[in-house]
Amino acid sequence: MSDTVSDIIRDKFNFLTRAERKLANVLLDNYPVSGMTSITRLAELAEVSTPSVVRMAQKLGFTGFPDLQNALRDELEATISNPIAKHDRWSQQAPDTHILNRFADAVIDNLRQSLDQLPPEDFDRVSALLADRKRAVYIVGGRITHALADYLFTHLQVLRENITLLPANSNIWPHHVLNMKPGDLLVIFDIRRYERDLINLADMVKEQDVEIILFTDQWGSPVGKAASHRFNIKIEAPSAWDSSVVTLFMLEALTAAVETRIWGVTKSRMKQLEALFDRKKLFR
Amino acid sequence: MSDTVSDIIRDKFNFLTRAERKLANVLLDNYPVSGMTSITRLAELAEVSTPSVVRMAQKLGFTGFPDLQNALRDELEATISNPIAKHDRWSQQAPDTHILNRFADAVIDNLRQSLDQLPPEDFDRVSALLADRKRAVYIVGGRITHALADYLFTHLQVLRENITLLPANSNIWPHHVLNMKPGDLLVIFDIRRYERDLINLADMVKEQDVEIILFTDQWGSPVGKAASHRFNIKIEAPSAWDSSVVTLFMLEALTAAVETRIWGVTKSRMKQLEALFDRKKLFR
DNA sequence: AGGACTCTGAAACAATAATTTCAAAAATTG
DNA sequence: CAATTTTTGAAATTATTGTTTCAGAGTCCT
Repeated sequence: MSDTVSDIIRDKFNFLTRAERKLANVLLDNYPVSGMTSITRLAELAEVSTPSVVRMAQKLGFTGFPDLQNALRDELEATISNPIAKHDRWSQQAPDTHILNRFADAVIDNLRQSLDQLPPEDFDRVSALLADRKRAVYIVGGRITHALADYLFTHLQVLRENITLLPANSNIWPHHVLNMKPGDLLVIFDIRRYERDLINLADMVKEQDVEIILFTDQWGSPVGKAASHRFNIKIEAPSAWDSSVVTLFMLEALTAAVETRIWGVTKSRMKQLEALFDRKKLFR
Repeated sequence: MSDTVSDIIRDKFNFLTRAERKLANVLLDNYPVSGMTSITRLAELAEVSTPSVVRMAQKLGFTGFPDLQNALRDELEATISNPIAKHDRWSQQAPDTHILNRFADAVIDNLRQSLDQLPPEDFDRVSALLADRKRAVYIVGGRITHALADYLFTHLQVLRENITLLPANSNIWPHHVLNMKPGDLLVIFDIRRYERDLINLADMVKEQDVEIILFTDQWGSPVGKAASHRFNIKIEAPSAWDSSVVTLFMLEALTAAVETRIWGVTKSRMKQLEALFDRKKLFR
């Protein structure tokens, strides 16, 4: 028998144009109810014109919009009359024992618990510190978390000046410590299999009145003693490794918070950056 | 909110006329989908005239048939919609307008939609490819996604041999391309502000029969044309940047899947790695 | 940078849906 | 059983939806 409308959309998604993709997203978003309005309202919802809706319907193999809508209604009828609770699964096509669904469950649980444990004032205080442009910011990660440090660095660097990513090789760290001034910030990532080098570094900079912001797991790295701000993140996953998803979530949320605090600066920096990229393009 | 349409109908059933009762029965029969057609077809279905439908809608307290139909659609939406999407607050202590809660909503929505669009067979096929130790794996990212590439590299490298992370500098890429054999895998990260270098690279390796696995956003990088496997990930966030959280989720889930496929190999590699770390400790 | 191509939405048009009118059919009543 | 009231649907009318056309915007390619 034939595919569902959502199957068809996904199938042909890559052949759809920009306006059609907007539409596809709206249709799939609250599927299939979002397709049950008039063509006019659907077009408005997707911010495209009604002709685009018609064209898309035809591209998907229907004679017109009403035809597509009928197909949706028929599917809906079949779904509704079938009492299986489809929505307790993340990926509806996969069994709930599939790794995708198990992982999603774990991550959501991690997120919920991590947020529950985090007083928003702490979060706000850290975002305020990072937004204070008088303080230089240093970032350092461990073996696994280095990628996270890198990610934070790349983003903060656009937001404001004076951001430094310490290299993976701990031999060079003292050179950077030399530069740090009182009031500067050191963001440390240290997640289980805590690394001795990081503790040494933390102790060292603490003596220079550098404030430490620590990202660690629910058990807490020993660096915590030296840190003035700490994010304890739940990192459990159905895998031999820990999950960094929630940590990344925190980094992005933090970046967004800093961004709104110093939007004026950030905006002009982003513009400059765009200009520089454009010039680089011209060179080749 | 007040009563549902079906409540109202049952309430007033005794005051309905003969034609109206026919209608009521049709509406309640396949509730609420049967009410989602045009007034004409509904009238035909109930074997009454269209004016009867209008009169009934007004008798039930609606301004007309479209008004009733909207009410039905709203109910349907509330029933169908995913309970997880309705999570009111993530961080209980913060107001739901706090960036943490807004970000959490966005990320969950991204996750749900990305999973919805991903056929699990595709996922399984990719994990099987990555678990095939005869194939060398190359990984490359762009400006922002480099950290993700790095993260995947760090993890895969423990799982199996023959993993290479291409450097950020695209000048050196040809040297690596030289090494690639037919059947090898190239994992490409390319998220909006698609990078021309990556397209060139993709075209180049495609000619050598290297299979490309692409991680991109919901709009789809132009690399997609050359890719044999593609993950379209929704990346919207309440920020000037896109969110990489769901992409990282996919990487971790994929890593976990590969890990279970070749657990024998991975286990012994992890043991060896532990031993090496221990010896390194002894050196200092 | 310019030409060929594709994509898009405003506007005109066609089709259909929804409402109103009204006369006839059914039900109710004395 | 006729007079009255209520209910009903055919037909006319109005409102809205859905489709087509077409010119200009945008993109791609050399």
